[in-house]
Amino acid sequence: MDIDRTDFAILRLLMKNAWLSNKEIAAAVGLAPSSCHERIKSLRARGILKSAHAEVNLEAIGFALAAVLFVQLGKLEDHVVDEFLRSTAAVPEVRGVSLVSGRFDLIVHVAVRDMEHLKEIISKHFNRHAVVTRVETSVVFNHETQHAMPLSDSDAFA
Amino acid sequence: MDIDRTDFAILRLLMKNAWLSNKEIAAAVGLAPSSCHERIKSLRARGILKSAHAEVNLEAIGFALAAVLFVQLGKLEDHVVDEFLRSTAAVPEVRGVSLVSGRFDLIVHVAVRDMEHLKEIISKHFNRHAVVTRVETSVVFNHETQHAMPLSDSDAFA
DNA sequence: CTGTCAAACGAATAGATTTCGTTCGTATGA
DNA sequence: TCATACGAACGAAATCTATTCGTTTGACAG
Repeated sequence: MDIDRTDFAILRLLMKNAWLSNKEIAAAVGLAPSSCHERIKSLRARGILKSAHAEVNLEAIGFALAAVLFVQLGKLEDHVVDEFLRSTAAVPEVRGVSLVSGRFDLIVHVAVRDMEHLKEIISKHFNRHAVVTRVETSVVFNHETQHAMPLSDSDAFA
Repeated sequence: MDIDRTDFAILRLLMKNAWLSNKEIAAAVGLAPSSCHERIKSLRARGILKSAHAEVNLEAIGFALAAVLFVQLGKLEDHVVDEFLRSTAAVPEVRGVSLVSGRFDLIVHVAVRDMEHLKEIISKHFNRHAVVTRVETSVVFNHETQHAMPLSDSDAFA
């Protein structure tokens, strides 16, 4: 399950742009298309390269407001917490959920149309569950996701 | 800049799996490949469909620990804050940064190898900048990202 | 030196994308 | 009501790509 610098270069390219053709990737990493294809197949088979997802401009389709919810949960049984986690991740407006240690238990990122919509999500989903003891809400002014490998080029590799 | 239910279906499919072929998408939404191709080109041209990114299993390549940093900033000038934002997003281990209202100013998700690595990131990047007044750290036990449209199927559309 | 193994190569085939001329259906205005 | 204009979908042709597979290369161990 080790990765050499060629694999790494392929992953870096695909994280930046999953719509690159095999031919383009091959040229960029200095391999024949067939060899590059084998590499990518192997990365997928080994579970290193998992999937690809299109990024949609949510603001352009009416989801103009983003928020982060800091949720505290009561000391309930595991399966109750797990169930709430699953149901939270299934809320369409929820973009991501993290179960964390510390002051809060859940960090939830949401995309909504407006304040009214935000209020509705919080009251209908979070404040309605017994497991939730408190929700703090922050408006997101600016968000940036990094679609790159968590290693700089200069870091040694294989 | 409006979206009908066919566009919506295309976006939903591509968010779930950006590696679907045009032919497959066409079949799924009930269009000829050429028509579907026109739709996708239009969505890209209108800025609704932005890009696609491969998802890499970071745990499989040694980044076994995820954390969220809650950062408070001092009341400094805008350009200082902006500069810090940009430099934070450029840290390889940083997966996402949100500038938010409320108790904290920055919510930063990071992927690191281990606790040692986490400590290094915090002390080398965050605690070294004058603009940072405080950092609280939470370990991420579990994270789920939703790669779906923020609307349920039942919601009315065009 | 020699045998083995994994990776890369290149050519051939199968399959997909992309373009374009045409058709269909609808909405608009005479 | 009829004619026209417009946008969307279609189907076929051409181009380009993915994918497979037999062969070659290079590294390493015996």
